[in-house]
Formats: sequence, structure tokens, C-alpha cells
Amino acid sequence: MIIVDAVAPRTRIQIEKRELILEAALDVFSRFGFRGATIDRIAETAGMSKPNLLYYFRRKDDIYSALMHRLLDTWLQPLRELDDIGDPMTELRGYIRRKLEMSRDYPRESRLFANEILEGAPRIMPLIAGELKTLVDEKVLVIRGWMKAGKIARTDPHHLIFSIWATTQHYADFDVQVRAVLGPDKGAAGRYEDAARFLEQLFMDGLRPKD
Amino acid sequence: MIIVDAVAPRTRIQIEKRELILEAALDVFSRFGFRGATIDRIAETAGMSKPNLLYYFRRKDDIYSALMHRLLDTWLQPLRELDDIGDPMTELRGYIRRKLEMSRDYPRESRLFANEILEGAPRIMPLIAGELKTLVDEKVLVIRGWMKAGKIARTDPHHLIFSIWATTQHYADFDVQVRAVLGPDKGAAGRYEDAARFLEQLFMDGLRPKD
DNA sequence: GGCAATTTTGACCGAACGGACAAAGGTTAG
DNA sequence: CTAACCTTTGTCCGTTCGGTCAAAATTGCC
Repeated sequence: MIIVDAVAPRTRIQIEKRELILEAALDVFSRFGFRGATIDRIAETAGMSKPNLLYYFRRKDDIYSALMHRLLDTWLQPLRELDDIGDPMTELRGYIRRKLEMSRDYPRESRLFANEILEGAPRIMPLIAGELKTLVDEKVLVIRGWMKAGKIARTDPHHLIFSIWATTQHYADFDVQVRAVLGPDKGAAGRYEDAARFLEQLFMDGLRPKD
Repeated sequence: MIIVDAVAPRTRIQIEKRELILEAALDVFSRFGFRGATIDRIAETAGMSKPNLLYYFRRKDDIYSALMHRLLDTWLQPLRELDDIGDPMTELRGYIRRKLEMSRDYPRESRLFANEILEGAPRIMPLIAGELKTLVDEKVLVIRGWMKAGKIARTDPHHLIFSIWATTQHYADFDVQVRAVLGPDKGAAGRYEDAARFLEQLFMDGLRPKD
């Protein structure tokens, strides 16, 4: 992956401050979307003045791009770890678990990504059609191999991946709705445990080889 | 449900123009989100001037509210139709099919709703915690009844509903990503057929009673 | 046809926003 | 210590946006 930074960080302060800004930007962008987020608000969250922030990132878009590039990298990590060598059912169960843990531990990242896609991915379309598609294509071949070998049930690998994405990310992206529907009794921990149990059962039942 | 209209429509023109505006607003809001949408753009899409539009809806929020209220009503229709009387497996299969058809036929509504929830549902929280939760609670009881009767496998009804929502709405909300990953070969029709087949198999396998 | 009510429009306003800039204040290496 | 470079800030500008207003145009009713 190629990262183009408007200002290549050179000094200690630049490295620290850029990190501080990206952390603040993640907070603000994921809450308000690209248009709803203001430079002033990001600067305030990062504890600096607007002109100061603009010294590190010349444009609002630059902050957003830097954030999206970094985000997508960690975002695809669970899928990258889906390994051809291991036991298929174990591998897929592990993938679902890791993906759900990402929703639990990085909800801001999930919402930011969802927001971008929802708007038509105007800023990261190349990454989606490039890096992401390549990775999915690769893993689809792995899954298809497992199916041919009779290790898991035959089904559509693409839609299997979509379903795993959809169900796991739902708990981050629609968190407000999930909490409202479940009521106040369930804490976050219990919610995610129940979800993990349910999803594991759902997908394992769907993937167990039939004969 | 209570609908509060800032201006109660009285004349023929008011009824027609308000309809025209809401249609345009759905288009614009679902593409740009609440903050990204401008009154000017909605007015332009509706083929009228901004002050003219503001004659029918005094505030931007009023358009948005009117839209959300109407939307939620049709949005919950498939779940309302989940019937206690029918055969459980058939009922649930029908629900999944209807929900997927809604994603196919009303993607703008799906995206608008997703956007609102993603932002924390600031404008429709009462509806989510009220009307929606009530409906879900009711249907959860129905599903739980089916489980106790041994008609479907025992699992968590709440998370079952969440999974159906997540997987079906994914095809509307993440449409851009789905298209990019599947490549240009698949048309919309084929995509939705494949998805329907996959989801039906996944959930039917997961719900078939075990003994 | 004429009058009242409704609808449409152009012009305008204040606030918020993205961004520019120059000057002031710090930091660091020789 | 000092000169060169890096960092921070106050101020300002043009644009966009939500919303107002009064006047003009149109419609509906007797």
C-alpha cells in the first residue's frame, strides 16, 4: 500500500502531533461524518488551535485520507489472517470471532468506514476496488478449495463473507439500536458474548458439511 | 403513531408539493446525510426555489422528521407481517425474503435509516426505544414460542432478528462495496438472487430443529 | 370579474466553515 | 550565544448555508 502524506513527518513534535490529530479526527469524523465534522472541532478535541492543526494537515481531506488509509489496513487484518493451512471450520470460527472483537474494540473505526461506504465511498473507491477486492478474491479461492475438499458445506463464498461482515459490524454500526432494543439490562460485555454465541452457532450450522 | 406536521396540508397544491419535496428530500438526504444535504439541493431536485420549499416545510429538520416518520412505518412492515399463526420455518423464510426485497426496492430508505442510526439516532431515538422496541419484543415472544414448541432450533431471538436485519440491509447500505467486490459481471438481479439463495440456506440451516 | 387567500420569487442577513497569512514564540545545532 | 528552522497563534477573507421578508404572481371562490 502506498501512503502519500502531504507533509512527511520529520521531527519528534510532528510525529506526536500528527498522531494526536488523527486520534481526535477519528473521534469527530466517526461521530459526525465527513461533512458534519469541522476542523475547529477536531482541533479542539486534539487540544490545539485550528491554524496549528492546519500546519500539520493542510486540508480537511488530508486528515480524512490519512485516517482512511490507516484504518483500512487494520480493518482487513482479520481477513488476512484467514489461513489456508488450518482446519477450515476452526479458521472460519476464528475469523468470525476476530471480526466481532474488532466491532467491540474499534467501534469508531467501524462507523467511520460504514459512513464512507454509505456515502458511496467517494474517497476510497480505488482502495475498495483494488486492495480489498484482491484480498477477498484470494480468500474466496481458499474457501472454495475447502468446499471442493468437502471440509465445509457448499455455498457462495462471496455472500458468506458479506454475511460475516454484515452481522459482526452491525454491533458497532447499529450499536444505538441494538442497545435500545435489548433494553438497559444487558451490559456491553453480555451483549457481545450473546452475539458471539449466536453467530458462531449460526455460521457453524450453515457451514458444517452435509452428506 | 403520531405524526406532527408543521403545516397541516389543506389544499391540493400543498398535498402535491409536500409529496414532491419529500421524494426529493429522500434522494438528497440518503445520498449526503442530514448535514451534507442542503435545502438548496433538495429544492433544486424538487424543481422549486428554496423560499418556496420553505413555505411548505419551515425548517430543514421538519422535512427530515416527516421523512423519518413515514419511513419507519414502511420499514417495519415486513416484521409486522411475521405471523404467529403460520408455519414457523415458512414465516421466517418469508420475513427474510421480504426484508431482502425491501433492500433491493428501497435502497434509499435503507441508507437514510442506516445513516440516522450510525449518527446515534439523535432525531428518532424515541421511535427506536418505543415503537420499534415494542414490536421487536412482541415478535421475540412469538419466536420464543416456536422454539419452546420445538418448531425451530433454540437460539437467541433478539440476535436472530439483528442478524436478519444486518445481512439483508447490507445489500442496500454497502451496495457500493458489494458491487466492487463482486466485479462488474454480476447485474443487480443476479446479485440479489444469489444473496436470497445464500441467506435462505444459512438461516434455514441454523433454524432447523435439532434432536 | 373581482376579491381574498394561497403560492412563488428575488433580495437579503447572520452564522458557520474551510482556509490563508504574517508575525510572534520556541527549539535546536554549531 | 546565535542563527536557522520549526511551531503556534490572532486575524482575516470568501463562500456556503439555513432561514427571513416583503412584494409579486397565481389560484380559487362568489
